Amino acid sequence: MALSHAILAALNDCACSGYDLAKRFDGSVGFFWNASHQQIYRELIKLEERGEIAAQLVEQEHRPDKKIYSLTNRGEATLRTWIETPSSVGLQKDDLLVKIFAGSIVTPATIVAELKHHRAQHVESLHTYQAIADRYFAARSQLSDVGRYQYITLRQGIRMETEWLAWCQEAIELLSS
Amino acid sequence: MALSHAILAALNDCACSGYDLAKRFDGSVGFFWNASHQQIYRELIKLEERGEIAAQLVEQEHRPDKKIYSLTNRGEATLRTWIETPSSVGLQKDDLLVKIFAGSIVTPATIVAELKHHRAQHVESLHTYQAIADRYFAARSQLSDVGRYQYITLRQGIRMETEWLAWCQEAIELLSS
DNA sequence: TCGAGATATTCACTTATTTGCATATATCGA
DNA sequence: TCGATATATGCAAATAAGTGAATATCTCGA
Repeated sequence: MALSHAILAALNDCACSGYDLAKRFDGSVGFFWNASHQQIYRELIKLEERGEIAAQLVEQEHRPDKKIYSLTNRGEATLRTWIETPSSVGLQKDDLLVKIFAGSIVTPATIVAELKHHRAQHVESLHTYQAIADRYFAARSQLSDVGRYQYITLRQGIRMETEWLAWCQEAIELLSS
Repeated sequence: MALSHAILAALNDCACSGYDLAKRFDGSVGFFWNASHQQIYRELIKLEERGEIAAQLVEQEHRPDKKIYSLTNRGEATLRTWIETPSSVGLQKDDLLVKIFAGSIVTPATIVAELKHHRAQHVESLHTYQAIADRYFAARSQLSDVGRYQYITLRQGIRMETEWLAWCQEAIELLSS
């Protein structure tokens, strides 16, 4: 019951088709939840069956028809109830940390290389986040209600990527000495 | 194919029974991978069938017999190969961020309460990590090879929890103004 | 005009995860 | 002695998630 909530949250922000959702799960929403288009379409069917979302068929010329999904009252209530139910911190699962935990069975160079590889990925993510911050959230004092919440999630991304980067650095130095 | 690797990593660190593994997945190893005992037992059966781990039956009095699992040469090779294969940064899935993303459909007080709830959890995790650091890694200059890797994973936990805390604080302040 | 890529959706198969149940024995405190 | 907790392992069912393949049309550049 987790992908469904992410979809409800995304559709609450903006009604769209499964195809559009898949794209959004590759960008903004995807920064904290991800799913393939197949998963999304399957979940949309279930949500519609449960009456939490409703589809409006939009006929298009020169293009396949599409279904624009939006939240029903029930869907909104479900989303609200879920948000109001306290949740515990999600237990993380991280490949890299498992690898490092067992790092002593390979050469230190292997681990250092993997850390550098990850560091590069975090540098890239950080740039992406900072570009969004500069572009859409430069005028922080005049954020809309919705914008403020999105800015908070963006700040989380920036903070975490910065910290991952610093940790990679620290780990590389510790293994190089 | 991820739980199996976490189990191989844990057994490489120290051979033990399924029951012990379940406990360790609730502590040290569990800080970056978690699984229920049912999942662990099922995975152990598969790993044994594949010849990556071997069980030694230990008969006990006053207590059910147990099977102590340890890595075979093949299991070690699998673990080594997996570690040597570069992986990409795990896409995160975080309930709290989805909730905040859709935060505008509930009252700000609801979100602030949830943030405080999470902040408390991160404070607790940080204390746990710092207690381990103080107790087992106080003498950092004389860390063993294995200890050094475990210390690096611990540092990640401390850094991330500290950052989560700071972010919760920032978010609460942003929503309170 | 040929292929690449975007638009738009879906089926089928395979894993992974969760939840509830079941079975033993032992210790320890109330 | 009753219940809780710890030791120790497992099955079955249900739900969720992930992967690969397929279909169809349109646009745009080389």
